[in-house]
Amino acid sequence: MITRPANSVIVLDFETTGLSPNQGDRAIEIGAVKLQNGMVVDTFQALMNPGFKISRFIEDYTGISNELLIDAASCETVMDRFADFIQGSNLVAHNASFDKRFLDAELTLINREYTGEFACSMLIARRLYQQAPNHTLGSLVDFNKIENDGVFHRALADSEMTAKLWLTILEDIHTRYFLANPTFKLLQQISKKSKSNVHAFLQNGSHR
DNA sequence: TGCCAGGCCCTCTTTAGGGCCTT
Repeated sequence: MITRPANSVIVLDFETTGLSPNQGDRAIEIGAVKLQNGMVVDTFQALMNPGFKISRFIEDYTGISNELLIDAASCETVMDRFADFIQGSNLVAHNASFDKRFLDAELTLINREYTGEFACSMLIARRLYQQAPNHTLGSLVDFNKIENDGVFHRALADSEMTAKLWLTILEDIHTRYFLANPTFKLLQQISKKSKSNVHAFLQNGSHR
């Protein structure tokens, strides 16, 4: 267990009907964990009914069936609750540009906003774990020998895995570069460095 | 019937192309 203080963030993951809200895709499940001082202090999980039948591909990919969604609350109802949950927190997701698009689209539909900033565990992992076979969430969990129950492509399970990956990233930064409490801003900066100079950036110390 | 996105990032680059990620 990691006991060293870590950034307080909410790690989130959407399951959706497809890849693009601009093409009419909607969220069907949101999962999130709130991390404080390296510990999970709260979770959020809810299925949501997008108002139309989801494809067989998405049923197979996520294990979420149309039958399961019939009795689920609407996207509007769930996302209103989720907007309350994330207020005041910075946000993390694996391939955050994807989840941010859906978060922005769903919240726009209900005239809600959020104040936090996003960081992307995938962009950071591409720089820190350059020797990993690839940078999918599942591969990074395997690569870092992160404990898991084998459930993937469900929102809460994926957000929990991403949260463990996030804590592993914080731990590795501490171990490699003696940075005990890397700030959220520093993690955002890492994701914008080139692969070749991220090591020098973290060794430099000017960001301490 | 067949196809559909978007951002990041590398390189055989920058007047571009294509792979990686997410569902």
